[in-house]
Parts: sequence; C-alpha cells; structure tokens
Amino acid sequence: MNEHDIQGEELKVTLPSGEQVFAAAGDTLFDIAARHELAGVKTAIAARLDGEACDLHAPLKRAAHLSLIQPDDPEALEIIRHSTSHVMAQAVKELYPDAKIAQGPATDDGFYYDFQRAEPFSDDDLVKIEQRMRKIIKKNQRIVRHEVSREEALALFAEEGEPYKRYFVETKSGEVASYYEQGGFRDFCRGPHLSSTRRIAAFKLLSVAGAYWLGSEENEMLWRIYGTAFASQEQLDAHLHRLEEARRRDHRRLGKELDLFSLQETAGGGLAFWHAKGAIIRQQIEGFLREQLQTRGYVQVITPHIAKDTLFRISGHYDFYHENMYTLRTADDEEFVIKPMNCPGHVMIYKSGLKSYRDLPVRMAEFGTVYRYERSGTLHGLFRVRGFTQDDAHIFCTPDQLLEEVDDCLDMAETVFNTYGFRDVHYELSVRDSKNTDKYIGSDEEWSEAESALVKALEKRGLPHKRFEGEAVFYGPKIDVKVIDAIGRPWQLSTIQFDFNLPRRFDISYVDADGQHKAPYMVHRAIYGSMERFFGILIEHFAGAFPPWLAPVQARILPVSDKVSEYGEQLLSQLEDAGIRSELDRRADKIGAKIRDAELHKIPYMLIVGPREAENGSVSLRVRHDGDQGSLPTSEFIARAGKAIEERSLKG
RNA sequence: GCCAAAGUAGCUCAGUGGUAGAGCAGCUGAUUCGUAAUCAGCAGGUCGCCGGUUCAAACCCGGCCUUUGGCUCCA
Repeated sequence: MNEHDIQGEELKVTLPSGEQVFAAAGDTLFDIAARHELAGVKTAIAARLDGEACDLHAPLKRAAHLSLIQPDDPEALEIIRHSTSHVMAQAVKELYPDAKIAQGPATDDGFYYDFQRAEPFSDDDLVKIEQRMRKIIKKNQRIVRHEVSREEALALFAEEGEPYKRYFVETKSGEVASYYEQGGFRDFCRGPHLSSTRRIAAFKLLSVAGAYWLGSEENEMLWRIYGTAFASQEQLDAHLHRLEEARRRDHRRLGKELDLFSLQETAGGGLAFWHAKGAIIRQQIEGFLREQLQTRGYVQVITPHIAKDTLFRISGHYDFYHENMYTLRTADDEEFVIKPMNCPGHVMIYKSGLKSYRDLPVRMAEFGTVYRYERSGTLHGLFRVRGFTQDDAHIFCTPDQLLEEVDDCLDMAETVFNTYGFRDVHYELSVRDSKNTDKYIGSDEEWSEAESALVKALEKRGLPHKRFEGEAVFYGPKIDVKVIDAIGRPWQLSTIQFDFNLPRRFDISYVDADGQHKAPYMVHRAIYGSMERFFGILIEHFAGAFPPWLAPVQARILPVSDKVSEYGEQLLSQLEDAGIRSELDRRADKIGAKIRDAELHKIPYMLIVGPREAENGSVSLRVRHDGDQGSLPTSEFIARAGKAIEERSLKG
C-alpha cells in the first residue's frame, strides 16, 4: 500500500535455496531470478513474493522471499486461464467491436468471459474467436500491467465505452487501480498474468450461455463464453477426455440404457420413476443403511407426507421457505403443506411424550420423502429434482453427549463411503461469522459447544478439514462431507448440522437429573443426502457397472446352444433359490453375441454352460470386464458370489 | 423464471418444400454354435403440441410444452 518511490534502493531478496541476495528496487522479478540463475526461469509462469503470486515482470518494491511458479504448480493454472480469458476478450473485441466486456475470471476447471452484445454468439462465432485467439497467441503480445489512479481508470474505461468495467472500478478499486493490456486490449484486473500471450500453450472454447449481469435476475442478460486452458496440450487432451468420460457415465443416459429410472414429461419435471431394476438398487442401498441404523441405536419412524400449514408455521418454514413449498387447499378450506422437510415431524414425535435425560440420546431416522418446488431451469436428471427421499435423522441429546453423537455420525459416513469405494473424502466445517453474530439464532455457549464437538470429533478421528468462517446457516454450525468419485469429481453428500432454532420454536425439553426442564441439542444428519441424487452419483461412479450386491441382475446364464436349455432352466432355479438375482438368455444367438449383450448390460457374473457343464453340474464363469475364469462346480460359484454379495465387496 | 440450442421408430441419429429413412433393440424363421455382434424376413412413426403461409410443410413463420447447457467461485 504505502510503497513509496524507492527506486534504486538495495533490497534483500531471499531465494528458494535460502540464499540472500541484494537487488535494486524496481528491478523486475524476472531479471532478479535470471541474474541469480533460479531453476526454471525460462519456463516460469509467474513469480511468488512472500508466497503471493505476482507477475514475472513486476518490479521489486520491498525485501521479500522470491520463488517461481512453474506450469505444474496448481496456482499456475489459474493464471494461465485468467490470461486466456483476457485473450478471448481481446479476440471478441477485435471481431465484434460492439461487444462490451463485463468480467472474465478463471474457474475451477477453466474460465469464462461475459459480454454484452445485441446478437448472441453462435457456435460458428466460437470457432472464429478461437482462430483469432490463436493468431493473438502467435503474435506473442506482451501482457503489461499498469497502475493508475482510480479516476484515470474510470476515465480510461469511459473512453473505451466499457460501462461494466467502469462499474467494477467504481465498486472494487481502491485509490490505485490496476489494468492489464495486451495488443491494445485493456482490462481492469488485479492479476497476476502471464508475461505474454505466447505463454498460452493449450486452450479450447467450450460453450456459450446466457448469464445475468452480476448473477441477478433483476439485471440484463449477458453472453458468457466458457473455455478452458492448460499448461500443455497433453493436459488439455486429458481434460477433454475426462469430459468425454463424464458424458459416457452420464446417469441420465445410463439410466435409460440400463432401464433403471425415468423422468416422465406427462408427470412433470423433477419427479423420478424408479423402474424395477433401479428399485432393486434402491432397496439395497436403503437396506444397507437400515442395518447401520439398527446397530447404531437409531429408532426408525414414519411421518406423514402432508400436514396442516400450522406445523410449518411453527417450524418457520412457512415463512422463509414458502416459495419452495407445495401447498393444498381442501374443500373445507383448510390449508395443507406437502412436507419439504422431515424435521418438524420428527420434533413432533419427540414432543409427544415427556423425555427424561435417561431417554437421551434419541436418534430418530426416516427415509422421508419430501417435495420442494424448484425452478424448471434448475432441474437436472436425478441430481436436482422436485421430489426426493432423504435418509434423514435427527439426534436429540444432552450437551455431554454431543461429541459421541457427532463422532458416531462421522463413523457411519466413513463406513458407508468405504463400502461404495469412495476412498477420498473431504470434510468442511462451517461456522458463524464471529464479527456478525446478530443474524444467528442460539447462544454463544451453544455455538461454541457445538463447534467444539464438531472439531473434536474430526480431530479424534484424525480427519483433516477445511474451516469456513461465516458459512454456517443461521441456526447452527455444520460439517459437510464431500466424496470424490471414480473419475475425480467431488460430490457433497453427508451433512451433520446443529439446529438451535427448531428446539426453541417447538419448545422441546427433557427433564434432567436435577429435575429441571432443559432444551436438548438437536442435530440433523444425512449420509446419502437424497436417495435420488445418491443413486445418480452411484450410477456415474460405477459407470453403471454395479458391484454384485447392488447389480439388479447379478448373474446371467448363457447356454451355448438350446441343447442345454434344460440345464439352463435348472441352473436358473438353483441360483434363484440361493438368492442370486439371475436371468437366463434363452435366445438362439451364438455365445459371442450373448456375452457381448451381457457385458453391455454390465452384468457382473456370466455363466456360460454347454454340454460339458451340463454333464457335471458346473458353470463356466466369466466375470464382467475380467473375462473367462474357467469352469467350477455350481455350488462353488454360488458360494463365491454369495460371499461377494454378503460382504458387499466391490469386485466379483 | 431468464438466455441459447435441441425435440423424427424403444434407443442413437440421417433427412433444406414434393410418397418418412438407417443402424441397434424387438418379433418370426433358419442356424445348434464354447468366451464381446450368424443369416434372412417382418413389424414399428399424428416427424413434441397448436395455429399460420403454401397446390403441397418433418422442413418456412408464430405461440406453447419438454429436454439440454448456463445464470457474480478476486476486476
């Protein structure tokens, strides 16, 4: 901030090796690095001063630690992408001078830039813009940072006719505004950036979409162009390959192909129909969790789907959740609400009798189906629906039971995720904004007690977590759990969430050892979250190739010819008796075709039978993806498959 | 909800104003076959819906419905 003109002054620079050298103030970081022959000067994307990324050609202003950011550094990607977005904006301005630039940040997996323009951008335009970008990159234009006063920046963008940029200068700039320039294109930007356009090694424009200015529906809609960039063509190709892989695994596509579920236009959007095969999977994932509930001391309850508005007026949902709720009016003019949440119902059950401290903790679970109105544009396969079933539970406990309860929730989540093969799990702790405690319900004591239970439970289990200040909802702190699927995508599944609001609103209590009525702590927790969404995630995680315990059809018998069809029928009933979900391929196809069909249906066990097997009561086992396993007695196969199913193992 | 794109057989998709097509799946028949596609035949469509233009519309125009990609992650 207060860097005075210190041109020429000798400043101490600490190199990554620990060596300390002197450099003149005003020397560029690149020159200093080059002079002292820092490793990778030529390949560096940017520099790092005291840990903070900055331009390679930024002038040295103070004594600092200096290091270089290389292309494989995670920070490098953000810089590469941000610079690519500027080049894209430059290309757009060159091709379509009437376009106004809005904003163009790097994102998690690429970048975008928003433009205002009378005409939308077409796919053909994207191709043209890409070509122009390549030209700009080839020209090796220097990307130069300028620092000017706020007023100069305002004047500059006024002159360029860029109202959106002016808005950003007005709202975001301090006394000094920085802008970057390359090839005559100027963009108000904090940086850092690449030193020249040539440094962009690999990029691709992906799509165009409408996006509201500042994300608000009140505002006009701008055109957003999405793209991505990487440090090398290989990395870009790998990324595009991942996108392709994600498309291949798309649960909407697999759901149709494997006859698992559908969404019916006639019934309305966002309502899932679980077909027979999908329903089998649902029963398995639900049954697994019910076993967990059983062993972990939960009670399982069932609450009504609709309730009088009164219930949701008490809970407060009627007021702050009204626009997401479906309501009904009866002939005798009573209002009913289709439940958007299970918690009020569970609180009513808790409240239905006097509770002693000896009754706590009460762990109340329900696969509760809720309906929430979502705007049509937000619906997305099974991931965003209007009707879904939560594996919901509410724990009512005393303050000294908190830690153990949170710990058990984490333990349950871990057990469950292991079973599905989610090895990589992230924990996120959201706490209140300590500077602004007014907007939260609950006492300071409750908040700190709850937070400490969450933190201690995580620490006790040795689970690293990220902490988000001010991210808690108004009624309590929470832990969100994210899992990483088979192709590296994160999904937020579980949540463990304190609620200081509902116990107050419903005025629930327990009688403590001292005879006093006290308010219990209340914790919401879900492991899968929504059964629909979790199902969608599982379909994509397994690419439809479910492990034996989940597979709707676990084994398919493939007779080599109808000479052994009788043996096939006999085998089918034998397997069914053993509790293995099986099918018999009675078609007159050749064995290769039957195998192909079974593989495409992703059936875990294929049992090929011919005269040899019929002779001695055996099967020739073929395991999905792994191929021929040779012959074995039927009883042995039943034992093997039975074990894999019983143990819920991921492999056959 | 808003913006863009799309909607043709169960599925994937051709079809730019003149008799609606292919592959796969399905059915029938032949083949009786040993680890990812045997051959032949048959059947299958109000071209999302409603209206308009035209001698004539899957195709052009308008409206609606649905789906898809998006809708402030540091300027």
